[in-house]
Order: sequence, then structure tokens, then C-alpha cells
Amino acid sequence: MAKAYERIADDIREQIRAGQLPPGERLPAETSLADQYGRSVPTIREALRLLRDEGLIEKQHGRGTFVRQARTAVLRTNLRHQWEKDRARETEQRRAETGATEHDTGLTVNDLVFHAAYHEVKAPKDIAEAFGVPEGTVLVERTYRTRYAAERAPFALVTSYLVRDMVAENPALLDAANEPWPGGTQNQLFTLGIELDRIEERVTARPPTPEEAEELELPHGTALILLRKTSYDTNGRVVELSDIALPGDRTEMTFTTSLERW
Amino acid sequence: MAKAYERIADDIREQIRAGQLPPGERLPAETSLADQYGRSVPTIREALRLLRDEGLIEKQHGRGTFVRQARTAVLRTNLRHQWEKDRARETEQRRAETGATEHDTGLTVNDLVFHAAYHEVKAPKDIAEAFGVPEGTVLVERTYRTRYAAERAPFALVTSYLVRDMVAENPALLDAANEPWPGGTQNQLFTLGIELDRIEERVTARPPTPEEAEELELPHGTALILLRKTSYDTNGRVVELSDIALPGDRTEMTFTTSLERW
DNA sequence: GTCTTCAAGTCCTCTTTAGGAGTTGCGAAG
DNA sequence: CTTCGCAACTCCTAAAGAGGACTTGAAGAC
Repeated sequence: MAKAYERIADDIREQIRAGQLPPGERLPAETSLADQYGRSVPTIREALRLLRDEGLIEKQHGRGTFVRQARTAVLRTNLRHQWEKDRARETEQRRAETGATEHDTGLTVNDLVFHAAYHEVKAPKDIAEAFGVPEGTVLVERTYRTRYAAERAPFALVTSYLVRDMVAENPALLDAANEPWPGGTQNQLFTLGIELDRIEERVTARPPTPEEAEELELPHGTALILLRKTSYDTNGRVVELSDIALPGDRTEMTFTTSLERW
Repeated sequence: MAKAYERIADDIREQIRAGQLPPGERLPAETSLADQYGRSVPTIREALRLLRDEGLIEKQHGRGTFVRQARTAVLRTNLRHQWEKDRARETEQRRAETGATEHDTGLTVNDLVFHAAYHEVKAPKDIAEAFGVPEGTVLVERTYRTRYAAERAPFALVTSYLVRDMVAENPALLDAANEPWPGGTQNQLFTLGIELDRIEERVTARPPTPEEAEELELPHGTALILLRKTSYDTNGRVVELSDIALPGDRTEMTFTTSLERW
């Protein structure tokens, strides 16, 4: 015999899946459910907690419990488009000639970058290994959040690293004021004679920490997508590394690989 | 003034982050913690529940509460390698000539595919749209799980679709017995004169449903990665579509894009 | 020596009780 | 008519207690 709170959760879950309880609908109050199922309120709450953790419902203090809207992942991060736009060969000059601007390539139309911070930090083990430099090497660290103009919640927390000695000659890179970097990081690197060869992206997912949940306004029952973007130059050196945290409930990443080219 | 259970969770979380409570360590019993923090057992349990949902601890009935091992995502799915291996131009013939076998290209060394199931289904709206066919079109649906020989838990739940009429001429494709398809799906498609052009991968993440959690043996506090792989042929037609569910706690996907080629 | 049983320790389920805190709408006061 | 305050409704925090279920190791039976 299954546990009471599980049976109740199963029952409600079925109702939601069947569309009997449509998105946005308010569930009966906990006390009503307790009566209805002949169980105590804490047991009902236990059942609802399960459903909340699955992302099926959302509780609002003082208002009620609601079937969650599918928060259709409208926002998408198509990174290849980013790269096409930013690719190192295109100097800002050429970009102007072709009429391409910073904001005409889809994703970035309504972007806002704000709360950018700039630091010099000593490389922790993790990052140092990726760069292939000794632990403690001085890095340029930039952190910022990105969001769409129409939304209040940011859709990315970004921490980006460069080896300071590698980029020290370009003062624009070391100036916190102009964010985002004009023409994109990759273009800036090109002005240093660093030519990018390939970008590697490592994707994982896990539940958010409380800090991440707060910054990204992640409701209970959503996951965090972690993207580590590593840029290699033509000598096989790692020149830039970004750790990007994305809200799982409104992010959809697309990667395209053309088979012709391989 | 913060809530008691939050303060307790914060305290323990700090101890874990500081390494004071190393991975694998057993926490004091709930009753001890209750004494220690001067709170009731339910309050302690509430605090521990928070940490469990964050993936920091793991509770074992009858044994205790343990700091979770970082389950270092050893398993990685480098999809480009898959494609390289499987790419449509290489017939099985040529593969044999070059000495390449199904199992020598990294990922698949220790793979086991089991519990493969084969169905014909009518396309639901979702899938039909992706294929660009009317709803209800007959599809070949294959579902299977993949796991490493060394692990008991599967590391992928796969559901793969093909339009039946498009592949009906190759009997091997319609035979449930030989799984996985010899030479890979893409090679099989090549024998039908279907030449793949590109593959698009759409990645999202969310908490698992109870069914998914059970099948993938996902502990509480882990996320599910959803990968939809869409294969296009040289005419821009969608020829295959796979929905892949991956355990977030032991999956790390790598995508590489070479900038030279764009 | 091996096996079984059992007790102690652990987390789990469920109840009852008490009060706190956020939200909403209605009615009274201005 | 507008504003304010309050009552009713909601979910949230916290406690105490009784019994259940799982794990482990040690004592006893064979």
C-alpha cells in the first residue's frame, strides 16, 4: 500500500496531465483537500510539495496553489548565430561595410547587459587547468547578467575569464566601463592578433543554489543549465573561458552541426 | 529574522561548502541535530529537505544523512564524435576497410543497448510539426535505454522517430530484432538514398517526472537534461528525430564548433 | 563456523495543535 | 467617490507524539 501523500500526489498529477486541471487553475485550499481526501493538512502539504518539486504547481503565499503555466521556453540561445556574428575575422570595419550591426542578428535585439563587474582574480585550480596555466595566475574576470528588455528576470549569469598577461595590450579589454565589449570579445581578441579556431561548449544541469535561484528568479521545481564555453585560438591555446548559468524553465539552446563539413 | 529551518540549512550548507563536512560524511542524526540547534525534529527535517533538494545531501532510510559525492560527471556525450563515426557517407563496407568498428570511437566502447522497443505510432501534433507532415502520419518509433557496462543505471532514455513511408523500403529499419541498427541510423538512411545534411540539437533541462527519476535512478536534487536531435537531409527534410533524456548528475555534453568553417 | 534473531539506531509517515504572515474584497469612514 | 482598515481566506512555520520501516551489528542457536 502506497503512502497517502504519494497517492494524493499521483491523483492530482493525473488530473493535471489529463488537462482536467488546466494551467493557471487554482487548486482547492489545503484544508479543503484535507477534507476531500480524508487526510490531515500536513499530509496534503507533503503531496503538494512533491508536485511543486516536479514543476507542476506553484504555491503563492496567501493566494493559493496554481497549476503552472508551461512557461514555453520562448527565449532561445542559438550560439552559432552569436559566433557567426562575432567571428574574429570580421573586424568592426568590415562589419560596418556589410551593414551588420551589433543588434541585427536575432538574439541580441532586445538584450540588456547590466550590473557588469570587472575584477582581477587569481586563477583557482579549476580554471587554471582549463587555461593550462599555473594556479594563481592573474585573470581578468567579468561578471554580468543579461536579460530581455520585456522581462524583468535575467536569463543568464555570466562569468568570463581571460588571462591578463595575454590581453594586457588592449586597454579596452581592461576597462570596466564599456560593457559589452564593442564588436564582441572575439573581435577584441582579433585586434590582439589572437585568432580563434574553435569553441567548445560543455553543458550540464543541476538544481540551483539558493543564490542562483534568487538571481535568476527561478521558482521551485526548475533546473539550472550550466554552460562552459571555452575558446581556443589557432595555436590550440585557451584564450577565453565563460561560465554561463541559464534558467532551465525558459532556456532552449540550439546547436547545429553541418555534416557536409566534417 | 530568518526562519529557523533556513538558518539551520544555511549553517550546514556553509559547513559543506567549507569542506568541514566532506563528501561521504554522515551528518549527526536528526534527533542529535534537534538537540544541537535547540529545535524540534520536524524543523531539522525541513532544513535537511532544503539541502537535499539542492543536491547537497542524500538521505538513506535507516542509515543516516550523508554529504553527497560530487558524482563527477564522468560520462560524457560528445555528439560530434557520434556523428563523425556514423556519418552517412561511410558505408559499412568502407568502415570495415578502414578498420573502424561500431565500438572503437570512444563513447560506445562499453555501451549496452537494451530493452529496445519498436512501435508504429500516429504522429502527435508536436512531432508531426517537426517533421512537417500531417498529424496522425504513421511513424516508426523506437525506444531504448543505454547504459555503461560498469554502471547499473542507464544514462539515456531515447525515443527515436522516423516517417514510416520514408523508410519502408529498408526492411532492416522495420525489424525490431536488430538493435542498435547496424552501422548507425545514419548509415541505414544512406542505403535508402537519404543523405544527411545537418543535425540540430535543442537542449533544455527540468526536474524529472517520477517515472523518469525511477528509470534513470535519479536521486532527489538532480535535474534532467532533454535533448531533441533533429536530422535534416540535403533537401532540408527532417528525416529523423530523437528525444533523449539524460541524467543531469552524470552527464556532461560537449559541443565543438570550428570557426574556420563558418 | 555459520546462520538466525533481535535490539538499537536511524529516517519516514501521519496526526493534532497553535500561531504567523500574505492577499483580497468589502464595508465604513472620510 | 476614494481611502482605509479589517475580516476572511490562503499558505507557512513550528512543535510534540505515536507508530512504522529500514539497516546494522552483536548475541545466541545450531
